[in-house]
Amino acid sequence: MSAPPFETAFRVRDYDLASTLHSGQAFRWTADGNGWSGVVDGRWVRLTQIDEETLGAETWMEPGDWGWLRHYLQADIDLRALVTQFPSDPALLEAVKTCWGLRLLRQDPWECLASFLMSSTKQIPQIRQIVADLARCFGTPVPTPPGRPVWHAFPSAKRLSVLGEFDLRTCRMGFRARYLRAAAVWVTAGQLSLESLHTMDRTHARQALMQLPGVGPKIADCVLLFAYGFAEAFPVDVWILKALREIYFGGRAVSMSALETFAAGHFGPHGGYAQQYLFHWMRRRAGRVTAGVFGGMEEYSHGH
DNA sequence: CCCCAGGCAACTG
DNA sequence: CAGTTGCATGGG
Repeated sequence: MSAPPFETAFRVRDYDLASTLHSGQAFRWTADGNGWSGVVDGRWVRLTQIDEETLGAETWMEPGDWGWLRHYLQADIDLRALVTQFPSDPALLEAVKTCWGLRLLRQDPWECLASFLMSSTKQIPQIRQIVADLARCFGTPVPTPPGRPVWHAFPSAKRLSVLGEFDLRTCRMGFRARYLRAAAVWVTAGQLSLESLHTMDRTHARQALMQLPGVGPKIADCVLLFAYGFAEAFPVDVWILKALREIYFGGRAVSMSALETFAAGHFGPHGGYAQQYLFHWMRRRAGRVTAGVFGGMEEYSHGH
């Protein structure tokens, strides 16, 4: 068996790594030189965008065939084919052009659920801070190259289930501690089987998640989209609410049920991708994030 | 001091 | 039912 460092390269098309890793779907990626460090599948990983057609990856543990990382990155998704299934909609096309290369990741269900339980009335930098504290305090250390900061795996449900709310609150999550503890206990006890959601349809999987205290429609949809790959899931948060109201309802107040009906009918089978583009576009316009490698200058043209 | 944050649950009318 | 309010904590 070979020794670290382990490195590989992924051939990609239309993949903007920076936008993807900072789009508010995953919370642990940290700028590291010309790349980003994080933990995937219990391994420390550093990712770089070598050029528009190549992503670089290095780790310090035996990586096998790298399938775990390819799966996480969803690098085989044909983005150009996917967006041709979007509705012919000026605002959406503008978002797609501006944020071209933005992707959906495929995250671990437990980490995704726990992270989004931390998200209610928190800004993304604060969610990142809570998740980082959780990993540092309760996660298992993972091998990293000498001279680098120590990285920890995200703590398992079993590990968190034995903690009290007081312990969890040391990570500054406030009232969310009760929700996180309940989720950890339920998942550990098998009262909610995260594995079984893979075999359910979206409606039933959503119902199962919403049994958990602290999981409403928005957080459930985030988990369905970011961890289980339900492509139609369309999380409606404050940014998307504002976007849909401005773009499609002339700024008028709209009920949540009306929005859900509209979104399901308008955005089609890849509503989740449409949502991610609208979300990122709104945040970029508000100056919360900056443009990625394609800089919004791509020659993207729509198929209609 | 104010207000708000990738929401949700509990409480009103 | 729909609409409002409290919630921990941090930052502008």
